[in-house]
Order: sequence, then C-alpha cells, then structure tokens
Amino acid sequence: MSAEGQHDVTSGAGLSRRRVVLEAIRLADNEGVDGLSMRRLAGALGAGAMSLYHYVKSKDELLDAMIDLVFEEIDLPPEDVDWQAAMRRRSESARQVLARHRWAIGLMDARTSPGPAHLHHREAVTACLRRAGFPVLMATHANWLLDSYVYGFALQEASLPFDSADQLADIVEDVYLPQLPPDQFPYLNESAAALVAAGYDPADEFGFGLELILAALDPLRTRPDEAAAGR
Amino acid sequence: MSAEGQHDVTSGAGLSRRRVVLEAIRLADNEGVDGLSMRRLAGALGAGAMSLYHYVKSKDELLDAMIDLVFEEIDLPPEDVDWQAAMRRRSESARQVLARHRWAIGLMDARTSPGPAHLHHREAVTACLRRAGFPVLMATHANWLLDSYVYGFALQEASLPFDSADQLADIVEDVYLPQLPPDQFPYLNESAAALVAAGYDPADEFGFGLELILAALDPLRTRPDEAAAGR
DNA sequence: TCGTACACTGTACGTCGTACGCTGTACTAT
DNA sequence: ATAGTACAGCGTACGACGTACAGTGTACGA
Repeated sequence: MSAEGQHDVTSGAGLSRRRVVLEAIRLADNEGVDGLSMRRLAGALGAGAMSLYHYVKSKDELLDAMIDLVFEEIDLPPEDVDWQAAMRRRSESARQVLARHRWAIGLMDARTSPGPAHLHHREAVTACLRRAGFPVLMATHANWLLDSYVYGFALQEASLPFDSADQLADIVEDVYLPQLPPDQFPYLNESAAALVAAGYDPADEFGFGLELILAALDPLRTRPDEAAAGR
Repeated sequence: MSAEGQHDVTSGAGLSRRRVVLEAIRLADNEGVDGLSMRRLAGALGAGAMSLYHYVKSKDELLDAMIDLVFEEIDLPPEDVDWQAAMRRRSESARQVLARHRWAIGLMDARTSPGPAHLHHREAVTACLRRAGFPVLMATHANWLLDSYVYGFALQEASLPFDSADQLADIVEDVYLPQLPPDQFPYLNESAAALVAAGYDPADEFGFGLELILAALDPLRTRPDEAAAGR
C-alpha cells in the first residue's frame, strides 16, 4: 500500500537488480563512494533500506555488481581494424569510463573475482591479441602490460585535484609550489614551471605511454595480423 | 592510571603519532583496511579511542599518514648507477612494498595530496630522469608512464586471489575454468591452459613490462646519462 | 600551594550494515 | 469462494562505526 505509489513516481516499474545497481552508480558518481549507503540508496529509489536485499545479497555484492556494470561501459576492441587501433580504442574507452566513475578504480583492488562483463572484455582483448599474431604467453604479457598502464593511469588521474588544463596552472601556483621549497625540490620546481609554461594538459598524457607501449609490443608478434590483413 | 601499565607492555614510551600510524599499518596489513577502526586501533595500542585524536585530526588524516609511511618504505632510485638500473630498483621496490600493503593502492585514488615522502620520492625520480638526459617534458612523460605501470600492476596483483605459482594451478582449475565455458571463452581457456602448463608465476610478470618500457624510453633521451658516465 | 598545560578518556549522538520477522498482494489448486 | 504459497517490500533492533564534547588525573613552573 505504500510501495505502489512510489514505483509510479520513480520510474513505472518496481525495483529491479539493474535499477538498484544503476542508481548506486549514479549516487557514487555524484556523492563519492563514501556517500553511498544502503539507506541513502533506498531513499533515492523511493524504497525502504531492507528492500534492496532482495536484489543484492550484501553491500559487498552491490559493489561487485557496480564494478561489473562499469566494465560493461568500456568499448570492446573492434574486430575489423588492426590490433593497435583496436587496443587504442578500448584503452581510451577504459580511461574515459574510469574517469567518469572515479570511485571504481579504488574498489577494484579489494574485490577479487572478475564478474561477467570483465570476463567478456578480457576474452575479447585476448582474442584480439592472439589474432594479431601474439603467441599465447606473449598475449598474456601484453594483456598485463596494457591493463597495468590503463589502470595505473586512471588511478593517478583520479587522485589529481583538478580536471582540466585551466585549473592546472592555478593549482600548481596555489597549492603545489608553496609546498616545494626550490632548494629542496629543484627538479619538481623545474617541472612545474615547464608544465605551466607549455599549457600542459594531463588529458593528453595518456596517449604518450599508450603509443609507446603499442609500438614496443608490435615486433613481438610472430604472425601477421588477421584483422589488418583480411576482411 | 590505566594507560601507564599498557605503555610499558607495548613499548616503553607513551603514544606518539608515529606509533599510532605504524600500528594502524600493521592492523591494516593483518586484518584488511575494513578491519581498521579507531576503536580497534586504540585497543591495540592499549589506549582509549579518543586518545588517537591527539595525534591525528581525523581518520582520513590517519589514512593519509599511513600512505605516506608506505611511500617511505620504497627505495629511492640510487644515484650511482645508470638510469635504467635506478628505475628498475625503485620500481621493483615499489611493487614489493605495495604488495606487502595490499590496502594502500586502493586508498590512493581518494586522497589527493601527496605527502612529504611521496614528494621526496617524486623529486628523486625526476632528478634521476633529468640527469639521465631526458628533456623536462619528456621526463614528465616517463614519470607518468612508469608510475602508471607500477601502480596498475600493483592494483592487478592485489586483486589476484592467490600469492604464488603453486596456488595458480589450483585456483585456475577450481574457480576460474568452471566459470568459463570453452565455447564462449575459447581464448581465455587457451590462456589458462598455457599458463598452468608453463608453470606461470605472476611474480615474474612485472619484469616484462618494466623492461619493455625502459628500453622504449631510452632513445628518447637527448644527452648521455651523467650517472652512467661519470662518478 | 596554586595554576596551568598536557595526555588521555568516558559518554553520547548520529549513521552505518544487516538479521529477523512481519505485512500485503498475486496467483494457483482445490 | 477458499486456502495455500510465493513474492516484494518494510519496520524494528543490534552492534559497530567516526567523532564532538566535556571531563579527568598528572607534571611542572611560580
């Protein structure tokens, strides 16, 4: 008698696991992961706190589900381009998605089992590398290397206190430099000055490492790339 | 009247910021970061919960301090070897330290300001790269790339459910493969089989990407390495 | 002897995750 | 029509959390 009215208001249907997880992601995006509580989440869905437990076994399981939904947002490597283009696409996509959901990267170290979207993504990447001519173990190496770079970059990006190049100059001058006496940190001062002078934008940084890694991996293939050659 | 007895037992002196943070790290190492509460930490130190707030402004500040102490454990790049050896040393050290404190990497994305040990480390790395002959902006690129790799690797390593190569085979067979129907995940099955057959140890994986990155960065220097050449 | 500073603590408040048991509704079998 | 069963959701309660606030006793200089 109390529930029906709420359902109509919030979105027609009743609760569902998907709706719960989606709203949890929105909440975490807006308020940070610390602002996500079962009660607040339930409130945002127009429901009681305990109702959520019909769709999610525990908060931990909810977090797992959130992460897997984030993985779903990441583009898979396209199959009709050469391997470097495919990896570029999925890596850039991953970076963007992880930047959109800053909380996700910090949650990943605790949860140990991959989830279906994660597995699906991994399969697609491995397939791409194998078809590109990387031997089995080399494909594993490449996978580790690329993922490490993407996750590590996202981690560093998430801990930056600014979003754009505009803010960089301000932050460097107001926060960074005052902490850095030039006699004790000569090189960081030099760096900071150069970055500001060059109008440095950390958003451009990702490409450098990615291209370097792709180029260095390329000669480790032992066969021509099927996707690049054929269809 | 209650505190003194405990102090003698635990380590002679009274509380101190350093002792608080050290014990917090030990607790987080043993029980996971979720098991670290102000009450439990105080208990482990033989003190009341609120006593901690004389040394730490809030739990958040405690976490910041813990992370910075972790950074202190990481070897600085030695100054008397060539830049690749120096980076190898500090990167390996960072990997080990972050593996020893699994909780640290997951905390890093939330806390945005570097801390003194972090800054000191960054200065030393930048110095090493600059002296090796990397131009200012290129040194920044190299810094981002290397750190991304190290952090991302640590992140992936932390989310592995096993520690050694021995356990890998078991886990793959018991947990991984049952989730992976061969028709849906042919490449992951191929990989898993190859890894088990090769006696793959993820501890060896780190070197591959690191060496690849170091080798690819080397030609981007514009001057000879001072450390390698001189003294 | 007094005052004052310091190191530390007990209590209390609001919030958290969630165990437990209860509601009303929908549907199926009789 | 009636009873039975399953489902979806909720209210309450418990223990643990971070921490504000108002103390406590001790050490020490005047």
